[in-house]
Amino acid sequence: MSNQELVVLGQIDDAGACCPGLLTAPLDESQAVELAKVFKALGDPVRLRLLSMIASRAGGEVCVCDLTPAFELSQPTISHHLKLLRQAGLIDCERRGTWVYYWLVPEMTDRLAGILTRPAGEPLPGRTAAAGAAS
Amino acid sequence: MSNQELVVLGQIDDAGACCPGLLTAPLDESQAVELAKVFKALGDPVRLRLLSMIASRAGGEVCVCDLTPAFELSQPTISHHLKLLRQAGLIDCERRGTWVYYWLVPEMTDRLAGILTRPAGEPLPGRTAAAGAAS
DNA sequence: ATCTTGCATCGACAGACGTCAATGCAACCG
DNA sequence: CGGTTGCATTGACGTCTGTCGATGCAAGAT
Repeated sequence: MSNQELVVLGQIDDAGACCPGLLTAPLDESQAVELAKVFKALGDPVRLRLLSMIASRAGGEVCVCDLTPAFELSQPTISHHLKLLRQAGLIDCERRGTWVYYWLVPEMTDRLAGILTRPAGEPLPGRTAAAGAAS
Repeated sequence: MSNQELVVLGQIDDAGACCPGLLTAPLDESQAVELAKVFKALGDPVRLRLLSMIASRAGGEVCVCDLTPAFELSQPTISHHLKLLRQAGLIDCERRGTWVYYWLVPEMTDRLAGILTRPAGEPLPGRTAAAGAAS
């Protein structure tokens, strides 16, 4: 139950400060396809709230039974969203007795943050707002 | 043409190191809805490649006429994806003569990176992989 | 003015997505 | 053993999304 996430963005464990960058070089198609799966998983309000509830939990783990009642959605729907987050590699889970616990996979959010971070010091000459009324 | 992005995540200009965090506190519903719009815009391979082509361009600007031939898609489809990226506040554009130029809005990617970054030093007690086989 | 080029918008359509009720399955309880 | 609880899976349904061809519109060229 814990080891069938998609293999996304290369192996998760191959670095920490790496990553093509998205903002520094044109993504090739296969990279874009893999990255899009993760961002798509984040592209739903329910999944974002689930992720933030899991990630911000003191102790690092949340039981599904604590997540479901926080939404006005059916239990299968919550289960479905959790599955998508897990397939994206953003969370993982484990059954303990009657209950199933979910936790964040911080390597994945770290990687996303890195991908969205432009190299410090780079001028990035494009107007940073305030321009645009030049015509 | 340059000022109709969605107002997302509060105003773009209200800080830089701020942001609720997503990983530190449970997102409320309205925050989640707004954030999801941006991640949804990133949840497509074509849009990711467009964004990276725009962001990594020396000079900071790209003409649509340079973007369209890079894909095996019709011109209206590329135009549609650019519109979604713009509505998400990730890029902006301006017409100059015959051509339309797009550029990155770095404030938005910065903000996303911040939202996905967990506060340094936080233990984040959840297993960071390597656990999970404890049962 | 007319033609041509660059890009956006429109209308249509197949496939993907979010949701639910029903069902299945695993684990504890009696 | 049968009953109950917690969660996942299935199948169905309406909506949203990605794509296209056709069309519209703005701006330069002739």
